[in-house]
Amino acid sequence: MFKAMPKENLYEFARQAIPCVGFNTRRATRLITQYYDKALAPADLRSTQYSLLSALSMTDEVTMQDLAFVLAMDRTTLTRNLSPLLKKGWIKVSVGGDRRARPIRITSKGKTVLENALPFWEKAQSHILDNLGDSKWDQIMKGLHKISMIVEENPL
Amino acid sequence: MFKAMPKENLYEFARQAIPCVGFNTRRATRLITQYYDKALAPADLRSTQYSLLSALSMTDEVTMQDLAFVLAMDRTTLTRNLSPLLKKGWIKVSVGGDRRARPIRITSKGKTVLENALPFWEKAQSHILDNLGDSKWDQIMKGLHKISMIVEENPL
DNA sequence: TAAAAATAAGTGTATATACACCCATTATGT
DNA sequence: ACATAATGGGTGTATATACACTTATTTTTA
Repeated sequence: MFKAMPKENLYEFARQAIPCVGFNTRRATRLITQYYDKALAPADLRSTQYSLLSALSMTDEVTMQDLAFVLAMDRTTLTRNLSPLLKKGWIKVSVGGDRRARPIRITSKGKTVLENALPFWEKAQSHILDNLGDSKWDQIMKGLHKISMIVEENPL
Repeated sequence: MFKAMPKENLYEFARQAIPCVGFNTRRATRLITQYYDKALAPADLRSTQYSLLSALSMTDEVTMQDLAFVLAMDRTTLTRNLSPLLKKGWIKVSVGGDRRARPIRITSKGKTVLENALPFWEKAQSHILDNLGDSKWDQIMKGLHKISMIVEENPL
């Protein structure tokens, strides 16, 4: 059934056949993440790990909860996602003034890894933006933002 | 650092601070998938499982490879994702004329599950589309499609 | 036709994701 | 002050994701 269909039409087909907003965003995200994963492979980093280091590089210290909130990531997912970074010594987790809290900070080793990864990320990013156009990306981003607001503010 | 920031501004902040296309699409997709997961929970279905059943309901039989291609999902990921559906008897995997191939088909039990899930999916979907507007979604979808084409056709 | 290349799919491993439940610590109400 | 609420995090479990490697089968080629 699908085999005969030209590749260009498959997206249209999938979209018509499976109009689900969730499916279609997941589909695109899979492809995009695979792209960045491949781009970052020479720097020994996965997409998510790059994002985490990138976020941590912009603040001195941040607690699990706060970081999870900014990333719109479940708190427990963040714990798991940070674990490989911790193992590799790219981040440090300590104990806060509130002794329940676990402030996280990037290490100098982590900063070096991030700096080394930057050109690889840059290449992937500009590849996309050069072909898409900044204003188009801005438009998509605003749209995704809007959907995010809707799902966060309209509990079922 | 993040704690004081009002929620509305956090998206903007994250976007400015982490301009990565991959991060931002993943972030939105996490929220959206959580939303559909919650919506589909009463039907005992996850978002991905709903998509898979939905795709399978539109064809008589399809091989792993073909389905993986349509879904833009790694072939091995598909194998893993189908496994809970198989365990529950919602799909059937057989052996094709080409004895390497494994044609998949949805069972009548699977069809029933899908039908029961439909109103829950509908509610989540229309919640989003009613608040977003069909044309806006069309625009976003076209954008994501464009990015998908770019990353598929511009190997690094 | 037999050897080599290509193809369809599964497994081992590692990360990504989130819910339910648990523990430790802090804040609150009386 | 003490019992109770609330809060910050981690673990157990299950699914989602994909790469490297393997196996079985088909196709191609010398």
